[in-house]
Amino acid sequence: MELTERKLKILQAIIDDFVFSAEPIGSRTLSKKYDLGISPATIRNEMADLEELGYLTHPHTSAGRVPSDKAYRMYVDNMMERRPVPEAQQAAIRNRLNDNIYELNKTIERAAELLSEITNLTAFALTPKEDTNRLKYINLLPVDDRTVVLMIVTESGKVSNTVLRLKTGYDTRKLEILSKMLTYNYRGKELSSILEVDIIKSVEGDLEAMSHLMENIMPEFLKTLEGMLDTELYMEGLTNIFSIPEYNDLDKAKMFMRMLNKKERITKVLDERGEGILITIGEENSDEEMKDCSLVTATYRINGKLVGKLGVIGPTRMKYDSVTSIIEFMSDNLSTAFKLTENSE
Amino acid sequence: MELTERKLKILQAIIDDFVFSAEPIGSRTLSKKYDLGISPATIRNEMADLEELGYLTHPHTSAGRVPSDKAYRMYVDNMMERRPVPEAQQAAIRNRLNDNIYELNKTIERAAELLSEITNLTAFALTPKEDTNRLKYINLLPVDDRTVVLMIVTESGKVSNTVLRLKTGYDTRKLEILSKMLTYNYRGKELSSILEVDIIKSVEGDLEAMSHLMENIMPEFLKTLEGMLDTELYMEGLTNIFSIPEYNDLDKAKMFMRMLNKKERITKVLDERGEGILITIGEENSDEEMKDCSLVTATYRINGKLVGKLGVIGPTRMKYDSVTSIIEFMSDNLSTAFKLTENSE
DNA sequence: GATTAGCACTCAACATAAGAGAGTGCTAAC
DNA sequence: GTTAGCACTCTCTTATGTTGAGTGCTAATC
Repeated sequence: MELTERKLKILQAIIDDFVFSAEPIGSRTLSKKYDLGISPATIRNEMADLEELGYLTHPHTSAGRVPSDKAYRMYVDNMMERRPVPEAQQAAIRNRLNDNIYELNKTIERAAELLSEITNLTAFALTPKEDTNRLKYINLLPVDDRTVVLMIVTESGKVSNTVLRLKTGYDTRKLEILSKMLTYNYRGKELSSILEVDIIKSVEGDLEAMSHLMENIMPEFLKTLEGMLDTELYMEGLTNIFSIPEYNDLDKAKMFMRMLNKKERITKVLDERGEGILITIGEENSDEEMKDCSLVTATYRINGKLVGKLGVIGPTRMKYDSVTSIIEFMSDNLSTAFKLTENSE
Repeated sequence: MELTERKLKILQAIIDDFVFSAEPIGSRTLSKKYDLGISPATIRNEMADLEELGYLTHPHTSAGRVPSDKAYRMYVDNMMERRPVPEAQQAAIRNRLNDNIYELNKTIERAAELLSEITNLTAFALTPKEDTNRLKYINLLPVDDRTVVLMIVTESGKVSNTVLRLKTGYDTRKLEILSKMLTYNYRGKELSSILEVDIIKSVEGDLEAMSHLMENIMPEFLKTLEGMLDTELYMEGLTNIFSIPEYNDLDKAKMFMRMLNKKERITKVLDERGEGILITIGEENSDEEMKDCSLVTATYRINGKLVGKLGVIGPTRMKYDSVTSIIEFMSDNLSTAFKLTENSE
């Protein structure tokens, strides 16, 4: 059986209607609401065909039709028109996003917040992996006689600091030298490579003279580095699901919440996704618990290199067109904003 | 009418039963389950009295009795026995809490997490207000020709850093001098006092020589300081409410979630609470939306001075005895842990 | 005089039945 | 190929018992 022009038109009408109303739609209502130029009976026949082709399903015998995952896929691939983000909205987004671009994580968090507000879905943002990021700078700063702050700066501008409490007192002069030596040794090295044991060993040899201080500091230094490799997941708009009819059922809402609460899992799922705009619909999701959700994600870059993720999760019935456009717009915006931060203009 | 020994015994039984089962309890069931030595009819009479006194309510004519807020208050004040936290649990808490005490915020977040796990309620922790905290240290560190990191350290050991992007290039030497001058000017001053305009003006005069760099840095410096004054609210165990019968109703669950999502409001409520263990039950809460919840909070101290909050929120029907003990134990633990961090031992 | 048995009454919760409404699939006519 | 007509299906709503746990009152009992 073939997917005729007319079938497509009907399918589109059904998707449009269902995305709006969340109610199964029947032939009679469809013919009344949409000017298709054919009678309900004909629509019924076409609908039966569409169902046979896998584009529609039937909640029960005497209910209207509902688009299947396959229908949404078809819609997203062939029928959907990218609708440009309205000027006013663009301006609003730019405003709130580019406020204080220097605090990377805050900006990314803000992006998730904004995205959830606009789409009324649950939004998330993942900070980039920093494995290939190179170390620029290590600084040990005295606070008091037993406390120092360890500060690490990467080439991409990420800063991390930890307060260290030493077992014994220290000499400020030695601390300064140690900072310089560490910097000298590690500058330009990728964070992940520093964590490999052999490199550390080799450096420890060089620094033997200060072994006492080293002993105190080295473990924390490595811990901090490891911490810098971790990505951060920001999730916003969790309560939005309460205004989505799909989750009017307490049990479903529960499941959804619980699923989203497993942060490591979500992080993994997002992390494994490819670059660019990506839409996975219902059953297409590899994660079992997401099989009745859709995921729309995009990637943004920092200084054209490190890749973070931005996206929404919601019911398969979502406004793919506008959601996609907004996510695309926002991720592009992030990428350019973060480019300016790093490169001189 | 007087609150006789026997009435108290009945009230206690009702509270015990209701806290456990969440179901209204009738005279017959009560006499069967608890060995009170009197017949259902007598219990009925006593219950009627207790209701008249305001300790019990009636969901509807033919239902059992339910303790009122007043009953819980009576229970908490006069009937409840503090039950010590089990040894094993104490050890577990200490273990997880004292892991890496130097990252203050992480530790506090961990406390909230732990508390929600143990109580199966929604837990939160508020970091202390830093107004009276004194500045110790300001450092401007070069990153590249247009980027510097501004780092501020307080006497309590709080560190904050911001990446600044300057409009023009700078001289490393000048940056160093500026750091020293800023530190010299502000060391020992309370953060909040620095934000008062006159002080700033006076310093700006002194530093005129470096006005160019100042112009670039001063606004960000103040912003960062302001950021340091903000308290952070950690909330954990939101999904726990799904296993509480009170929130089996979707609408109620919604309301609760939405209420908890207003972070500024919660922060304000917590902030206004006094020191020590504090229990507010239902109607006792000043916040309109919390009038069918109970709040149990405690305060912890950092270096014996700054005060943060730790607590849970849940239905008025909660295990006040064990919840209170755990919160008390944890806040004490935090206070001593944070004392060791700051003072040399 | 306090306690208890007995009894009529109440009300939520559950089950059952009936009817409406929106839908389908099939057949036969256009 | 398209459509009208019709029997059928299934959810949803509303009405109507029925049950059971509970109450409050009264009168008998300890």
